[in-house]
Amino acid sequence: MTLEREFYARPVVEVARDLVGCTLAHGATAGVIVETEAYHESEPACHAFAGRTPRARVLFGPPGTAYVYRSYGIHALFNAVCEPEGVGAAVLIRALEPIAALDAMRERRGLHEVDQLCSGPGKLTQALAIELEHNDTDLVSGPIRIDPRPPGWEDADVVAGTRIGITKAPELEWRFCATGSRSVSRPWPVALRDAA
DNA sequence: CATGGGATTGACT
DNA sequence: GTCAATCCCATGC
Repeated sequence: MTLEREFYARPVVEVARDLVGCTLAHGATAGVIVETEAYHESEPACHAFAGRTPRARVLFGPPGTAYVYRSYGIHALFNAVCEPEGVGAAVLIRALEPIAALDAMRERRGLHEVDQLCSGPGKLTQALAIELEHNDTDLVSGPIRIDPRPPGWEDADVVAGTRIGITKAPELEWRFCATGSRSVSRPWPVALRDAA
């Protein structure tokens, strides 16, 4: 049932859009992916832009691998490596809608409100206990798993917008969100605000 | 080896 | 709206 390696070995922008509505799970905790962003070696916001540095090495490896790095010295951010091996690219998972083991998420986050458990890239790694040690683990056979859209999410609509929190290449519309989800991190894309 | 910045979050004015 | 926390790593000397 888990997504296979071929799913990730495609253009990273396509994978980012297709991952919305799929589920991300680690241990007992799981959620539906409602927000993603694509990063590719050809544009300067991507860590692979500088080439095969020690940090970016994983991005050039086999598709379907986890890339986890520390942001602002505090948060672990989770990505899925994409494109064929040799091309540096990954999809950042920015938000989930929690569906399993919510009490474990609440304990790790120190919060009760469901909409705040995984509504940001640093929040969801804390809620799912994803840390730097999971960098370079396999998404096809490893501890972190991504599965296809579950019942009720087959027809979810996806809207595109510009990426968040970056200073380079801010004009690319490589951010994808599920319409109608309350777990998307702010600010919402223009298309989502109009729909609401 | 020293330095500077960042794909964020939470607390505060 | 502003701002600090905190650490890995890319870069430059």
